[in-house]
Amino acid sequence: MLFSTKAEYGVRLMVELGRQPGSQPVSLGSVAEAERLPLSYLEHLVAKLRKAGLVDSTRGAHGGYRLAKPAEEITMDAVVEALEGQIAPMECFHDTPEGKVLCSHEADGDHACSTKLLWMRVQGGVNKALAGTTLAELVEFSTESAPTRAAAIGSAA
Amino acid sequence: MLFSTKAEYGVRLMVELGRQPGSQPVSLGSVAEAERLPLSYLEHLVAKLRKAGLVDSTRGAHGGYRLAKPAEEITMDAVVEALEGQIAPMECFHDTPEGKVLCSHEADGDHACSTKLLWMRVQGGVNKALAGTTLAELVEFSTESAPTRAAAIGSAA
DNA sequence: GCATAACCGACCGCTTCGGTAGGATTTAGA
DNA sequence: TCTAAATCCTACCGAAGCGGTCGGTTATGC
Repeated sequence: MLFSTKAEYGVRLMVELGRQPGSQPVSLGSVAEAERLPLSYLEHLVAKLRKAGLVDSTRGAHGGYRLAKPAEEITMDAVVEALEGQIAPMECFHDTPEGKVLCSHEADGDHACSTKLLWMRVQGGVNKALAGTTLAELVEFSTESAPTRAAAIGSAA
Repeated sequence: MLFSTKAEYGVRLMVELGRQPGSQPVSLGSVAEAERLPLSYLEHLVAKLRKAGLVDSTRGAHGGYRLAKPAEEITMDAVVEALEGQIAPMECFHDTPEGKVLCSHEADGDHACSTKLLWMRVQGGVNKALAGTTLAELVEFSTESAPTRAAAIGSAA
């Protein structure tokens, strides 16, 4: 599997928050019940989302979580990266702060890294899919009717 | 990381085989030495490639491995899948023999799976990158000069 | 028959995954 | 002011996979 259930659960959590109409916070317990996921495990995941600035929290009674930004402005690359850590196809890949991509094999060798072309393409494909999908799309997708749903899938592939 | 070093090592092994000019087999030991990878670990990986029909082996002295098909006909989706197992973004995804994609959450729920749209797009992106890259491209890429290399990366993203 | 090399299966230390447990802290409302 | 509700935090646990090693068996060329 490319991603673990951390991404799955976390995205479902975000969608659930995105479904709420008002701006009043929704408790993690109700999210856990709605999605039938273990509450104590969700606590770990939502902590990562909060540290990444994707959700806001209010403590105490009647507290809970809400989206830190409108759903249209939240893209899935930020969500998945917050949950799974840096997304790279291979361990030798790491982004520099300037947005470049480095392959650690290239430093110590004279000839080119034979796999770099492949992993660059994979990373490009994944990035395009994640960055091109907003939370608002998923919220809408999960509530609309089945026939219209089929058409949506290809639109950012 | 999306993939483990099994894919990395396995692809390097395939590239190394693709580099050989003639059709005489090359021993795993020489591949291990050239790529500086542990021989006994490579044995496990090449076994998967052999079972997938990607390489042929000849036993005994002066034996070794060679590509089962010309490098132009070997695409990376087959190689990576042989090494890593079925490639799906999430555990609830599994391909049917007919080529369809199933999400196991859809069977037991009335409303749609809120993450399916996202994972479909991711899988599409990864598949396109893997299936659109041939072993021959990687062999060529790893031997050609640095300036021409930069242009190649985007061509199948 | 000997060196070479593919084959095979068991094992091992380590990390991550998915999840649980127990408590500390904050806050709204009675 | 007390209490219930909720976030927050740390530690722990079994299972599985990863990366790798080892010892042995089989097949083959010289």
